[in-house]
Amino acid sequence: MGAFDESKTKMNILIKNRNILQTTYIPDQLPHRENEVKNIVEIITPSLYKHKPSNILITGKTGTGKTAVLNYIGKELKKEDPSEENCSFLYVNCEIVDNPYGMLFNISNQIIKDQSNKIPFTGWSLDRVYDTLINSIDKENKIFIIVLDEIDRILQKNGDDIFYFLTTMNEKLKNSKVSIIGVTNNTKFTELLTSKIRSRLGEEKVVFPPYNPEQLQDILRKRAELAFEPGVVEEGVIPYCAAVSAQDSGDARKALDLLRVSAEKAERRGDSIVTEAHVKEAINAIEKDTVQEVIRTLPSQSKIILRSIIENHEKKDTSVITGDVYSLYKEICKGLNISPKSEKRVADLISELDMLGIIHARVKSFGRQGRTREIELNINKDIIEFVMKDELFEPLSKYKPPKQTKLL
DNA sequence: TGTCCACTGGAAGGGAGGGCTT
DNA sequence: AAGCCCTCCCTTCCAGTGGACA
Repeated sequence: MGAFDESKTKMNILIKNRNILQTTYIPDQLPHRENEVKNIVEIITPSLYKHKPSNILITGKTGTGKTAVLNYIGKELKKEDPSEENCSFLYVNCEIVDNPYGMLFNISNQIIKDQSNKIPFTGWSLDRVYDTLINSIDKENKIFIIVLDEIDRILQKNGDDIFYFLTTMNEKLKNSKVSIIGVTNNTKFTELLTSKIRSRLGEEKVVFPPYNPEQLQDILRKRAELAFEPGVVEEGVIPYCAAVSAQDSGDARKALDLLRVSAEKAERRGDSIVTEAHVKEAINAIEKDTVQEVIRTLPSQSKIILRSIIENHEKKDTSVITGDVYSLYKEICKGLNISPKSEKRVADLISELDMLGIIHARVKSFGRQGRTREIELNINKDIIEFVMKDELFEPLSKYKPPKQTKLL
């Protein structure tokens, strides 16, 4: 008897080609993004003739196909110019490298092939990195199209100096030229830029509208045809996945995830077709998993703050405010033998929890009682349990589950 | 009508930790 | 080894504020 035997007999392989349902998969066609592709292609075509295309600013919510479209265009561009004699297409995800040094480092090392000349990942001054980058770009004597995905990330933390660098680069280049494609899901992104940089970065603008339910269905169908044998997915499943995702966000990535997880649920149960019941199961599982994952990976300080918020809610009926959270936070720290951070820091971390969607923190004035944040929990009982059971809190006395918890 | 609370939100700066340069 | 540089995390400082209450 091998360890896998039982699971193997129960398992019923439904997904013929798992790859296709992964979010990293780049399809050969991008349904309902024909206009956007055409639009961008027209703008960057001059690069094939070694002319600098305009910079482009692309906006659109998550899961509207921005990244997929750009990957696709990158591949197609390479087909037109296989040796990259006239133009190169570079992609940088600013969510992963969200500081100026990292960004320049990343761009440079896609250009500099010679190992010995590579820029170290830290240690140099920005000026030096910048100069080296300009030199190596100019040496290539061609057009560089640099895609900066999630470009708002870098702005948030660092201001727009780096974009000044990038957009004035061309003035220093003699042989090569650079054009920037900025990608963001933040529609207010441009408002945060100084006007000079705004006009430079947004010479052309392309907006990706969210998919409507029919379009999502279409996308899912196309993928499902490739991923499953005919008949495996029950009739209503795809419209259902599409409807749920469209209502939620119009996010194709989520819709795809939902379909994949649903199929996996069916597989694990040993069922031979994927049904709407599996989708329902998947919706819950995904929701729970993502929240738990967010919480699990929270830094200790944030976990303590979250615990403080939870306990405050358990023992009070009135609104929980920053001050309450901070004083209990300090006590918990004491119990754990961790030195507490400043009030300001804790207030900032509360804002972060808010942004993650774990809590709702709204600024509210209580008149004579001052002006502060009113904090609500945005997680259910299961997740609260999950937080309280975190191993970080093991040194504290056992946690007794609340009789009743106020929930949203 | 003005006061005044309990913060908020922004700025500035320190210092630890990474690593290069001379 | 000493001196730089960049980033991250954090502290300190401070002006600003919505609205209940006197």
